[in-house]
Amino acid sequence: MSDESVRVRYAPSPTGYPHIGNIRTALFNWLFARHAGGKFIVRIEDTDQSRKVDGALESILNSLRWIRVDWDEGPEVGGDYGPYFQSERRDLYQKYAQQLLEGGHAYKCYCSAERLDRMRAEMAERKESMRSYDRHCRELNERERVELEAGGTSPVIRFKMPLAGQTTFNDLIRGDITFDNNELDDLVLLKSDGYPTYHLANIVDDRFMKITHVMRADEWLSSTPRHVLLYRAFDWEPPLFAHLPMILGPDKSKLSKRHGAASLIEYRDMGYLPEAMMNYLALLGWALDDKTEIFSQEELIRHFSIRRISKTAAIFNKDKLDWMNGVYIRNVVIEAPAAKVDSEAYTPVITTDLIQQLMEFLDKHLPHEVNRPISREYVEQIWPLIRERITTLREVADNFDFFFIDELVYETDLLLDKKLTTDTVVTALKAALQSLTDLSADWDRIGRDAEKLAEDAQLLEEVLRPLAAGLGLKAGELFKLLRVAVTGSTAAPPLFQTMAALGRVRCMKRIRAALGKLELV
RNA sequence: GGCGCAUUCGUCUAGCGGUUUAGGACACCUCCCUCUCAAGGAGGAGAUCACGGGUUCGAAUCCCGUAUGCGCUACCA
Repeated sequence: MSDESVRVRYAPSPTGYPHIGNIRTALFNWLFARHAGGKFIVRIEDTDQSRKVDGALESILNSLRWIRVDWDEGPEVGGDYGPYFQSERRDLYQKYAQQLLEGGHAYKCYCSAERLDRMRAEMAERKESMRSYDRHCRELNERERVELEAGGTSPVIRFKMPLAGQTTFNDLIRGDITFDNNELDDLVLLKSDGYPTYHLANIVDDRFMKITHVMRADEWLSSTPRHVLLYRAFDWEPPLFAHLPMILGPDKSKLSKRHGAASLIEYRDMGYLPEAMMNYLALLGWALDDKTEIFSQEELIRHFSIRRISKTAAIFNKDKLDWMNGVYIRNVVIEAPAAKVDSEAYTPVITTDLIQQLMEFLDKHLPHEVNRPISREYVEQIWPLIRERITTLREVADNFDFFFIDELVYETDLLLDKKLTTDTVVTALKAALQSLTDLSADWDRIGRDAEKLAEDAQLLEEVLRPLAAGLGLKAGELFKLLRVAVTGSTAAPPLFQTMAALGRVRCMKRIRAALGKLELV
């Protein structure tokens, strides 16, 4: 299905860091556009001067860039339908507000905030069905208007909502939806500071940016009849609507800071991969079938369709994200083999430099005493040992620091075992130390490649496994001692490969350190 | 309060009138593999399809009510 005329937009307002729900909306729009071969536009809705937040624009753009959602028109790239900041299109909105005024579809309202507050308070007290505005200024006569105008208050322009009838529109996800017009109030189109409200601006912009499909969060559903009526007042054909299910926190409420990480960028900083994030987000409210979970970006684009978007709000499930990130980390194919593109096997594909990303985390989170720059060659060597044991890149610096630091810090108790006497432990470690000393000097050669590393590991096993028997220990018992001595932990990658990667000098030094600790017992 | 939308395992979901003893995934449990931890493999437990009425030979699937949840109800988006 290719339709180059498709034009969709992501229209965030720069009021803070975009959270997962915002970016999921952007993603769905983007997937839809890319699938259709249409255009994806980013438009900044900065019409509320008081809510503007410094740095928000950059964080929106950075979030999109991070998960690799690119835009055809918008900030930084421009386009034929700009400007793409609503604050730069005020003349347009004023012109069309004026047109509505002249056509009898809108009116000026001089009510003060105080009067509005009072009115609402009274309504609430009388338990009347809440209406946001009592239409006080809708039927002013000429004399009253002149008087108010002379009073110097700058008016807002309100839409003259039809008082009767119904408005029905079709939602691509939910079907036909009908509202009674008398439920709709005379919303403000143009604020007294000359800026438009969302309602006016989004209609005018979607019209002039030739937007064909409006895909936005569910919370906009109730505003849609007002928008449809506005289109009608202008005598414009409305675009197609699709209201996306919301993403909720674990307590089923709207996602916010209270739920821990809410902004997308925080996930980048925690060590999630953008490819995994896109994959996970795509599955929040959309599914291809009853089994496929792992999709490359290309596969997502190829299969995405509005028809398969679900109606119900989804709860963000970090456990599943963790799992998926792990799948990407350990199964990643750095470059998609050409032959696989059309195959039915869904394979995680990462187009970015994973090791480079890891290097950045290590540089940032490893203790200061670790020398910089960290060797990429070394990281590539140990990568196979850690990739199966992490769910995020950030964890490497925390759980595998023994690959990098000099002095291991751990409780001496870890070396002791209920079944073994301290003497036995000391004897075993000394014997192991001797074995390593006796080992061929080849071990520890500089510039070891993966093959050499495997050889070293095998060599170590050939020496150390028989040693256990000689000491009257089970292999596992000896290995545990060495593991603690060499990594400072009872849980680590396979012993011999770890020792091979660490190198003879460090291993022997650490075993001596362990013996030193035991002497103090 | 009013209006709107939604309601399948704890969570994400498949299902679009009979192929369903409701399928998959995450998480959980057991076993296998194993030098630990993971990963992987094999199993298991887990959903009276919110509830109540219809329609139909037959309903998770269609209709109506109720309940619950969420959203909107600003000179915010």
